[in-house]
Amino acid sequence: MNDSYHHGDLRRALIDAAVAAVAESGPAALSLRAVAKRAGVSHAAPAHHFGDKAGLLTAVAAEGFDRLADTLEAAWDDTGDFAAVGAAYVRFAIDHRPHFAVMFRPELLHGDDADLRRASGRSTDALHRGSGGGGDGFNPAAVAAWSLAHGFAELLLAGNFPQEVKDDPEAAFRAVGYATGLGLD
Amino acid sequence: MNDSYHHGDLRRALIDAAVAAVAESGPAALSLRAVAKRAGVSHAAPAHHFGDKAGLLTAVAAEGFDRLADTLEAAWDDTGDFAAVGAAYVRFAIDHRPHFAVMFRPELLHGDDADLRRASGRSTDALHRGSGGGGDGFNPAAVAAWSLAHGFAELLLAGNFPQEVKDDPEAAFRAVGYATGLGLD
DNA sequence: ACCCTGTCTTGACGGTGTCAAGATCTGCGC
DNA sequence: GCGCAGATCTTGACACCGTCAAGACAGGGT
Repeated sequence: MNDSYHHGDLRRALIDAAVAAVAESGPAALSLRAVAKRAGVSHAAPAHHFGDKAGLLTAVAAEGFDRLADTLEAAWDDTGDFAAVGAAYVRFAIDHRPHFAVMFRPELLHGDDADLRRASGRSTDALHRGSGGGGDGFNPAAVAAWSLAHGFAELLLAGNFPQEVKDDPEAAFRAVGYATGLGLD
Repeated sequence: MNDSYHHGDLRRALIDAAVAAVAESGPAALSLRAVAKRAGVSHAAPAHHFGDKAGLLTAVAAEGFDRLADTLEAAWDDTGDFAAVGAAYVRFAIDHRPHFAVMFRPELLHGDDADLRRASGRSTDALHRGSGGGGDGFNPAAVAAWSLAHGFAELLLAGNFPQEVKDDPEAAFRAVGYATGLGLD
């Protein structure tokens, strides 16, 4: 039911157009009509697939959480320590900036969307994988690693760090990790 | 030059109205016309004081950075360790949510505004006060503390933490601090 | 008295999200 | 083949929005 539209795959094309638009000028300046024009369809076409603007951004966020979960799981498989997973988190934020710019902004999304909850849950589970139980309880070490990586990524992308950090964010994040005890267990 | 308008102090009233509006529905949904109506003036009055929408949000952000700097300086004076300053940072984000929701979103602000830069610099300096030199170089411990507190606050406000954390954020943040080595120097 | 500057209003313009209605295509039973 | 039902997309309209230009208005210095 999801593919072979008149357009080919308009849903996919609209998500890609939205990602490109967010990459250029952020989620606040995103216009459904501009996205539609970018995809070569009429101004009301997006509403049919996503309901409203928040619906489109929700689809972008869900895609982002799925890719983030993939990234984190791969980091666990490859290395298996918090520091490497944190570095993968930071790299994801840099490499998928438009997705990241939308994923943690609930006021722009439909928080009850099933696909968003599923994908977000995958990410949370992947983050807690190194700390015993599932992602539902409060695990200080996991929350610490998540907060550290997330805060570093947000502050980096917002431009709050000195040039030395911007030049090599991964090395800086490694140094930040050493400044805490997170790499040591 | 800044007080005794026809209105009394319209600039202040508009900032307060903007903060209230952001508190209700976030910065993305903020409307200059709604802010003007809230303050009881015509729809174009805000433009005269702030230029445009980003100008109004810039004033809100600058006020936020000033208050944050005050908060952090008080925390240094009272206690003098990174953990307490981090806790003060988290409390600030909770207590001044509308300000915080705007302060780290450069795409909504005029990044070159003089007052914003001054206030933001005060906050950065206050954050680095416990780590030797000024706020311009890369100090891993300071960046770690900032990232941890900022990430914790963002994830908390975005609703990404379990209920146990939401119920008592400060206790949770203390536990997160213990999970790292940040409280130990 | 008079103008000048700062403050605010009025009116207009193009752009935006959303809704209702209609057009067009696709697959499927017959 | 054929026609119909439903999914897909377009068209047109509406209220709202940010921004700009022009004017109204007050107060102070000359």
